Amino acid sequence: MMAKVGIRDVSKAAGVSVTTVSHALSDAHQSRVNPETRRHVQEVAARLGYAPNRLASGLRNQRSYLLGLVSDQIASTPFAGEMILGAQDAAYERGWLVMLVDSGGNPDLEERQVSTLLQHQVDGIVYAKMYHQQLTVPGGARGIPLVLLDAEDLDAKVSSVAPDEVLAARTAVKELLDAGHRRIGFINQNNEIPATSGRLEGYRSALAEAGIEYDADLVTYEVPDVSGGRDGALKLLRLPEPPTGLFCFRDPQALGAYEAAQSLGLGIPEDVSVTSVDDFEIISEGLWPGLTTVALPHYEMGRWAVSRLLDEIEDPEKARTPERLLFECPIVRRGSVAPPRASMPRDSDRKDPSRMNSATAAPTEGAA
Amino acid sequence: MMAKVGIRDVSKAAGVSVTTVSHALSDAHQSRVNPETRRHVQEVAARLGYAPNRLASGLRNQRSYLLGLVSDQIASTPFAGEMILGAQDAAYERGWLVMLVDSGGNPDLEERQVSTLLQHQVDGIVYAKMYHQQLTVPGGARGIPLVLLDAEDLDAKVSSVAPDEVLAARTAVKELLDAGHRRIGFINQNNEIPATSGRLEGYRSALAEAGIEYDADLVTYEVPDVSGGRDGALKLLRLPEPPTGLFCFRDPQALGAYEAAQSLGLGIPEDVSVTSVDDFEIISEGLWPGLTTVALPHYEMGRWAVSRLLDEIEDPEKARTPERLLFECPIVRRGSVAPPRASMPRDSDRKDPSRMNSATAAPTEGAA
DNA sequence: TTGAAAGCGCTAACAA
DNA sequence: TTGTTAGCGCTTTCAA
Repeated sequence: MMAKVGIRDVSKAAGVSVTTVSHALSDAHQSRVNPETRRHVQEVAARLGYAPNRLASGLRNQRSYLLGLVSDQIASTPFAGEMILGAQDAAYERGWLVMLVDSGGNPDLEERQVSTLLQHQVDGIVYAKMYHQQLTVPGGARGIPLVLLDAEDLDAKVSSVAPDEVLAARTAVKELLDAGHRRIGFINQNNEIPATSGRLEGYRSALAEAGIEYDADLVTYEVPDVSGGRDGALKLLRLPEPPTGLFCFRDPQALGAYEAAQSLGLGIPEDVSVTSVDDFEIISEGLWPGLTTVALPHYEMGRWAVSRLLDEIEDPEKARTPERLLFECPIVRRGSVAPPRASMPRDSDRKDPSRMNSATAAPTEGAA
Repeated sequence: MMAKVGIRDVSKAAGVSVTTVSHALSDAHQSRVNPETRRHVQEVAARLGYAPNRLASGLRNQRSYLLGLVSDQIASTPFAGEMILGAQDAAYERGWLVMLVDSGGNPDLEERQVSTLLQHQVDGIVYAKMYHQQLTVPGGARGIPLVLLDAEDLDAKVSSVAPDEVLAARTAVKELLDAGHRRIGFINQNNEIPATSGRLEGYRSALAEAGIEYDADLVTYEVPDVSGGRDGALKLLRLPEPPTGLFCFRDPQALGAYEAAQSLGLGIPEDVSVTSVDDFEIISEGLWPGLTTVALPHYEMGRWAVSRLLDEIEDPEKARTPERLLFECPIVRRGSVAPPRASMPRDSDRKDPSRMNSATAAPTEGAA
């Protein structure tokens, strides 16, 4: 294996000093070098396959072009991949690389990981959480540019990005309202996190806006997985006056709701319409009919977090006015929403066919 | 913000030379320093919050303690998180950090990413693929320690780890055979990758071992997602002499098979048993009944890849004899397998109850 | 047992 | 326009 080629090799081969090589190869200092010399140097560098050692330049510049991504759960949430990818893409496009650590939720480990990142002189840190939460930035990470991902700073000192939970729920519930549903159940989840209260608020405000009174019997709090969805749907659909539409806290619950409806002999969407939040595609596209659900924009949030972080790194002034962004969440329409049976007495079946069409838009089946 | 504390600050505060500080703080050179001095230095260093600059030490040592993880698809596969986490854990435990890049399958971008990693002086590279495949290591990545993850080297020059596809399929099919099924359908997938032929081989060998002749009509090739599972199951279950057990290429197809069975009025597992490969928990645990499926050990593969890589970095001799590992895949039993109806004529229902028990082991419902 | 000093590969202030 | 050189923070050889 050939020895690594350094700047001195290039300078010798090109017959110029290392300074000239450095300047010729730098974007910022090109002007300090004769265009002809520059071309020559670049040519020689390319021929030798020279690439600057970023450890050395980082040491000299006090800039590593490294970012740390600190997470509490990479593996257990299927969305993490999207957030990470968004972060990595945004970083790479601007010349940075991201180093990943995952503490599995262990604060001690996390502290050591942050310290390791700092030893590597990362220029900034993205502090990511597996679900939207409020927190205080841990001490070890202060004093370095930092942005929160899927979290908010209780002290409002650092920038953050998270989904707009209220709006997400409003969107999902409005989809049911627009289809004509008046009696809409909400399978919420039973942990005290911002999403729980936020989505409840969105649910209530959408109803209020449609002039529908809030009925606590239509809201149930279940574990946020398939079995919770099953339990909640069973509970709601067995009510004396069951809802015709179900809004689920997240897609796995919707899967459970499908199973519950089926076990009760109810068809989706003819007998009960379902919307949800996540757009966890393996579920939302896999179900039959496809699930109409509000997508959480994880890739975009990851991108935004890194963009903002780099902005603050390159212009420290920006860090003085942190930005707290709540992302809008787009709805993805598939086949789980139709007008309610009750609102369509037999003799008026044809009165408003347009509504039916819009509510049961064709599923978008991607190529395999 | 306080200025960063360096080794000189410690040396001044402790009243010793930087050499002594360096030795006192190093694991390898402790002996070169008076135990008392050492304790003193360590104390001062801790008090000042000194942590060595790894850019500087890396430059000096020609070792960055950085690993590159090059992947073609982090986001689109929900398992990637597990592989990445396994890699990151193994690296961190041995003092390394991993930098992640994802090319989205774009070879040009990948080449530039690898070059960026090399500029950062990574000590080695894990080259990961989103699904098990055979490949040649790209030129830019040669000459540096490298291990393949979920892939195999056509030139057999570098170490690699991937699931044992044949064994995985054997395990899943044997589960059906052991429950008494003799007519077993295989919903394979329609891309030419090692898993396709490997699992077919496993399917055939399991049948052969049980003395069952291979019947090509029972194997169907479908897109590897929910719709493919639906199509395949429909096709097989509508055969004049339909299978009583279905082996699916992967979990999303199994979900489709569930839907197909349901639409045909067939119950799982009473009318048709299902096994699969993946253990994609949101599906396998979410389905009702839970899916009996063979787990692909992504976390472990990620760990192994990095362990092996570090072994080769620390002892370059090891790289001369690359290891090609095929991981065994454990089966996770849930509720989708029962003895076939046909093999249990009414008057012999009680003849072999133990078998029924083992086949329908209770689902392991984890806490939310 | 301790310290002085060279040097890892690069950038940039300063000099020519 | 180009070159000489100091120094980023650390480790380690060599000398004391």
